[in-house]
Amino acid sequence: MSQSVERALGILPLLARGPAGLGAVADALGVHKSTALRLLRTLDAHGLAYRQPDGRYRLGASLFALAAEAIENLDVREIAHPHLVELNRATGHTVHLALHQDDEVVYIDKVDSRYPVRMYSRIGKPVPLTVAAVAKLLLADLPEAERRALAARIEYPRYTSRSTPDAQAFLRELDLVREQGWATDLGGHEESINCLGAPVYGPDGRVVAALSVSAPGVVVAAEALLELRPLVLRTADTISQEYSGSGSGSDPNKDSA
Amino acid sequence: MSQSVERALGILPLLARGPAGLGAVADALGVHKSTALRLLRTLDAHGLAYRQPDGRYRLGASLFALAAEAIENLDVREIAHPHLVELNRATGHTVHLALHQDDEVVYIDKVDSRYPVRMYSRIGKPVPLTVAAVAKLLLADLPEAERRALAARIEYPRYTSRSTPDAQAFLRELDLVREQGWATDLGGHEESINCLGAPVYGPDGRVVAALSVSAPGVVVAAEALLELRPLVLRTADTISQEYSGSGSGSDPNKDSA
DNA sequence: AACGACCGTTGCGCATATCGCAACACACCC
DNA sequence: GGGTGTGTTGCGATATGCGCAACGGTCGTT
Repeated sequence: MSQSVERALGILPLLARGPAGLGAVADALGVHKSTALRLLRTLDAHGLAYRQPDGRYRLGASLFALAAEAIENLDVREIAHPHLVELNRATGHTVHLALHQDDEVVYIDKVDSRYPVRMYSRIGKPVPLTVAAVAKLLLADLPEAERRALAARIEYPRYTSRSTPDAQAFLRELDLVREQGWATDLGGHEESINCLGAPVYGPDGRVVAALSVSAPGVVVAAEALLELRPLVLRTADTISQEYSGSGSGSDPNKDSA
Repeated sequence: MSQSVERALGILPLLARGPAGLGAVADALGVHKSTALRLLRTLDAHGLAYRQPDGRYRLGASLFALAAEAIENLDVREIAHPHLVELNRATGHTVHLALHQDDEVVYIDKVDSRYPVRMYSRIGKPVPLTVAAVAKLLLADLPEAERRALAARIEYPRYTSRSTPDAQAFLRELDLVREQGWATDLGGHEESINCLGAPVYGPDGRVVAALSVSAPGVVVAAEALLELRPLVLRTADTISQEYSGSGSGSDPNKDSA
């Protein structure tokens, strides 16, 4: 819509591919060098472009700073909440959202199976690391070294006969979870409770949160819960999309003949 | 220089702080809503801004993509080289630049000493992990879990009587290096060779490379080499600055009246 | 050493892209 | 149902950004 802004933004992908001189930028944009110069100067003044000592331009520091700050201020809960409510509406079950912080996995949102309640009061409640579906999802994404170190460090309480017994089994489970992109807890924490969870990805492709639906076995058999897998995965993917801020934009490459 | 671009870019820091509606953006910019709308639409079309379902705007996906691609394509060697040459000119000693890749630390650039006595090294050659100054710098920046895992995995050859003897000593050394921001190798690899190194940081604050000056003890005593510390650190910092693409830009906040 | 090619920079007049206005459309809350 | 808060559209006036052409510097070349 705005020509000069359009052109200026068109420069960024160019610079992302590597340093480029004024002439190259002007050519690629199909504008006169003086025009390109003005745009680059403006980008430079805002730190989005950086003029190298050799005169060529690169993407500048504030781009990184902006990206970092934006990620910092992204609020998964806010974005996820409506989708959690919808998932709750569709399934009737309790829906959880959890984060990984400091060797713990904590619930940060919950939609109860009866009525929607934001359980802010229970933010920070630690999740059993070795059995909960959300914990498996979040920990499965850690770099291998950290994963192994964590697995060796934590304890393996036998909540039920189905609880993960030891580090070896836990690591195997995490590998499986990472590969298949979803996780379950079938009576591993409380004998009669089954959970099915899926990961939410951030802009950088890392798992930033995990959601799960939980239901008592007396209400739904494990197999019935597992049939919700497509829905749960779709919900998680939708949140990932929105969290990463994708979609929307129309085609940015609109060269005029 | 370019008004509309200027304004459009001014929106980005706003959005980085959190989602904002059209009115808020227009107010902050001091422009009419219709103007803000046009700018936001343009940003959105390029994926730099993202329109949330609730109508508010956030920074969009391509910002993250751009930042990632730019980091990917940054070539430390290209940027560092002139500074390495300058450091060599100023000191007369051999200067190395090294990266960390796949459990190895390798030299990727080298400027030879002007003195007749030269140490043997080669670009692409793996560096002895446990003793080299550059290796200590690069490994000291790893997350603790990976660092411990690596320390436990590698071997500790006794090149000389001053070589790092075992994992425990190595980890202690890495902690020291990380804290002080520079590293040495005083005869740990070859009895008569001393090195002094400093880290190069990327836009995200992580160590992306390390440089060092090396000199045989017969040419310079260890104490004399250490006196180069300010110069070496300054060189590394300069490279970090340039690599991160900072500086340059004039004040981006130029509100009219 | 002088030339030529290349790259970035400047000032300027013209045209057009961009601005702000004012009116519209919609939703939500009293 | 009126009020207030959004975001949206069309339009005319003018500031704004455009391309030109000429300049200045730095190479590398014959």
